[in-house]
Amino acid sequence: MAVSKKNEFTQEEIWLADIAKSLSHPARIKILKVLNEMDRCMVGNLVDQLPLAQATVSQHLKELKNVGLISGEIDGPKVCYCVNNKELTKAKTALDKLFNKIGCC
Amino acid sequence: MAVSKKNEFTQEEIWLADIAKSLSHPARIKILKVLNEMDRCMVGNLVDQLPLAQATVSQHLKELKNVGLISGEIDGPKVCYCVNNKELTKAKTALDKLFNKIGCC
DNA sequence: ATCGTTCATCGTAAATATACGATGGAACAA
DNA sequence: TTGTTCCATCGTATATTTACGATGAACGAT
Repeated sequence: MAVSKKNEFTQEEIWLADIAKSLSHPARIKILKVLNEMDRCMVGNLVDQLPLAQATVSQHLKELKNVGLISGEIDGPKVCYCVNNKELTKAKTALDKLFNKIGCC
Repeated sequence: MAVSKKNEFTQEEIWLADIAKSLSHPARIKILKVLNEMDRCMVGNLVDQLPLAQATVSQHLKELKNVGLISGEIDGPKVCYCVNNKELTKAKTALDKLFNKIGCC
């Protein structure tokens, strides 16, 4: 790729792209859905619901955590993940704004 | 990656992920903005507004066209791109639905 | 103290994405 | 025809993503 040009854009554009990137794999879409449908949200439960190995699921969780869409709490030997509503709302609002700005033609 | 597992998810999840992927680079976010701010939307205009080479801009345009968010019309030796409102609305609605479904904790 | 469970991280392989120069086709002008 | 402009595509280099097995740390139970 030679050198990435990503930081030659605005912070808002970069942030929106990062949020979109975190949603750009069906496994991560599904993880968000499952996290919300289940009472408990341990990694093992997610692994059961996904056609992926445990290591891969952990990797996807890390990406969602990095952009702040989910957070995880240590609970004994387990880790309980859940959706981070505050960041989710922020993302939704920003995407809405983008779509509204763009919409026309 | 060994073999991709993407098609072991639902069509809806795959489609949403593809839409998100098309928004996952700041250049493509900016392209959508510029397409809407300008009257004319030739590739040359976009290249002027972006810190990227013409070949790279064409590549980004192709990705947005592939998911249907924009369309291009040949206009003499030029090509005029514009946002595809119908698909944009469809994407916005689906993302809203996803965010509303997920939101809780 | 030892064992089993849970999960993050490391190492690695393969697939994709990003970026650009170069090339060539299509359309218009001279 | 010849030349010019506009843009898509090819070829290529490098970076990043995706996927997994293996390992080990942390904890609870025995």
